[in-house]
Amino acid sequence: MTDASTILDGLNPAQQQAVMAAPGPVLVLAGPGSGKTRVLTSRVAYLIGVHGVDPHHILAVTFTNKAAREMRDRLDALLGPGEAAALTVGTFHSICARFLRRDIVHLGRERDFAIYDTDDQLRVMKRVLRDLNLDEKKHAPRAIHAAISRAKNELIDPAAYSRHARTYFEEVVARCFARYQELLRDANALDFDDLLVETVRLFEQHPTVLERYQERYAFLLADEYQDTNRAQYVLLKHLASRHHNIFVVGDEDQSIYAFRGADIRNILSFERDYPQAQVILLEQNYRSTQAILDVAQAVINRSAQRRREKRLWTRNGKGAKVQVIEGYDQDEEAQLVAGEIARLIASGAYQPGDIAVMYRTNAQSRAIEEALIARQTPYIIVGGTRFYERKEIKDALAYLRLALNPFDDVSLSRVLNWPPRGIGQRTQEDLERRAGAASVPLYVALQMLAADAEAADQAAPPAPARAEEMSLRARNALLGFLALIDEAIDQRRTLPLGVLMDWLFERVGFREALRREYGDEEGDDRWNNVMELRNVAENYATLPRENQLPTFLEEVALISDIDTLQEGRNAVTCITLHQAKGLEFPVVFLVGLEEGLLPHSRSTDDRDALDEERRLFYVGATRAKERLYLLHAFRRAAYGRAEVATPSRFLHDIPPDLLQHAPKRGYAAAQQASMFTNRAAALRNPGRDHAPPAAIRRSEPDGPREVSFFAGQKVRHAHFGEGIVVSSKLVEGDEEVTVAFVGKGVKRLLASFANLQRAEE
DNA sequence: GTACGTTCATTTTTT
DNA sequence: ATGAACGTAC
Repeated sequence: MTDASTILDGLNPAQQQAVMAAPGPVLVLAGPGSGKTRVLTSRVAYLIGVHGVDPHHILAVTFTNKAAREMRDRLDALLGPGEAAALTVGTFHSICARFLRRDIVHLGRERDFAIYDTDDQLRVMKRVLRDLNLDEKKHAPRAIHAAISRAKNELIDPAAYSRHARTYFEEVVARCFARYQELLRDANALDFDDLLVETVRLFEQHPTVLERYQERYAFLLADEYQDTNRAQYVLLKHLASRHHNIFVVGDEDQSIYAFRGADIRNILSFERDYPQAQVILLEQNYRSTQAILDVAQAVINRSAQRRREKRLWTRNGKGAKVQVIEGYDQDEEAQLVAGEIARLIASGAYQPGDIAVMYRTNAQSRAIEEALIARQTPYIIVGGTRFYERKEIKDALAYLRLALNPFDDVSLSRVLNWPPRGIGQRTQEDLERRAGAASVPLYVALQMLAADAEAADQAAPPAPARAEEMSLRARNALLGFLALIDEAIDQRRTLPLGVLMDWLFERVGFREALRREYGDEEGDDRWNNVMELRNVAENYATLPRENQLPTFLEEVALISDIDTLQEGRNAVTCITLHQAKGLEFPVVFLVGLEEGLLPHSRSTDDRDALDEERRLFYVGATRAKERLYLLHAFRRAAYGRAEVATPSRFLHDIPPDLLQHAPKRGYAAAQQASMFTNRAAALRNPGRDHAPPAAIRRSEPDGPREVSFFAGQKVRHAHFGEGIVVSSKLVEGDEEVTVAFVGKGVKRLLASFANLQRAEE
């Protein structure tokens, strides 16, 4: 038993009140930087250490796996290592996956289900469209899938959806929905949404199972309650309906996941759901300076929706003014960020790890990344192409998934002909047709083929009399693949995970295939990724052998990029606003504050969506502890084309005296560029006073040692006429100059051949 | 059956 | 700008 004072130490009265609240429903409305995560953890520690609750009876839902891990670490510090080991903590999805792995048999399904990620889901969706003879061009798979996902998050099943379908689109979705679920079921797979939906179904159809969970998890806690969707809400409600010991923490102003079904009403109606609920407000902010809070609140206070007003305050003092900086285009914007970062680091006041750059869309990370590379500033990009979405990783996982669940059609068709083994599109379609005709998974179709083949061999003269003839070659290729899968299934039963992987990759010829496909260099890079996956497997070596593979696959499917973000790398963090939730940094740069980007163009004509963009800004701004920079660009490239950008309306919502505007360095370049008719040149030319490309530092043994052309120079070419240098770099002992010619477009030329004349300065 | 080149559409955010 | 989907050539 732990002393209460250790747990309550350093908490303010409101926080203590929350931590010590009597068991029963508790709603903690907590502003950003109010220590809500700390309160949540302390509450768990308090239940265990002071109330003497067995950790085995506590279920804590966090928003990310990373938060779950951090909670565990902090509990170890508060209670002593291992004291809280029996605690259940994780995201909704991972917790549901656990529940289902134990109890999905009650729903008449097999235990070793696959979990389909976005990519897998889309593949199923395309198969659905093919099955239903719908044209992919006319019915965007993504749109239909999004509609299905939305329905699932609201616990609407195909039948109910079909009943309420009104428009043609909804009719189509209804038919796709039904088929989609059929295919998932046949493949013994669940998609992300199913994890929640099926758990709810489990509870609703099997009261005795629900009771068991209610007894087991007598104490419930949930973080980021404002971001729960209908399914998650119902799930918690079921679990809590016996003991009512539910402690939720959230902030309606930080609700930014409506697009995946989060329903702000869940938090607004908590008091109606649990009339005895205690409500605690945490309004003191410990994170940010007043200057930062003022800016954040100025934007959120303009929301169209009515909100429960919180009065955020801080003792942190006024702090530095929030700076607004305009760049000419996204590249200059990025350069200004990188330059300011370099200045902050050089001043000695900050380290790279203290700094974050945040943006609305992942695509924006690229310019930032390039600018940071040019400055040789260490950085990490959170998100983008995730490790587990790389092709070679997904292929490796597909084999492993098949070893556990051969009915997994998505995985099977993924590696059916990878590495190439002579099974082309035609043969694959043939196999799919057979599977479809018998309504069985592809694996079973393969088995049927094998049985046929055996029968045919026994009928002495090999007369291909059957109607469904398939070339012997194709058949043998398919049977070879079947043998491979069956071997894998066999090996899986006896080998520990790591050894299984070694065996599998060897048997498949994984490394050779990668080298053949991508060349030695990239092939080895990709193979190293696979080896990294192999290393991850070591973390599961201590589990009972039969649990290693399923647990590994489950966690790998549900991991998010933020989960692997490690502190201590001391690098600038580049991250989307969504992923930044829950994090904090001394210095934050918010880039792309333009109409169409923040707020995003997809949200500008809907009031609720626009409010959510506001909250997104709010979340981003309140990540900053000491310094906040708001950047926007004069021109922004979208779809390769650049358009003039309007500064975000959010900037206008901030009283001018709260902001400090930096001089507009980009305009000179803009004016210069606008003199030329060639649009591309105008858009890409950052102006002559900028540093030449970094490549100039790279010296080559022969040829020029540095570039002799610079962006912005006027040049003349015998054939193309007048132009403007866009960029120049050294390539293999020569200088490659990119020039935008008036009326002739952008050309890449080698200086040694092109005979470019420098025009008059 | 595969490899390559062309066209085209495409981008919000995530478990 | 990048990638997927299609068509043509081996």
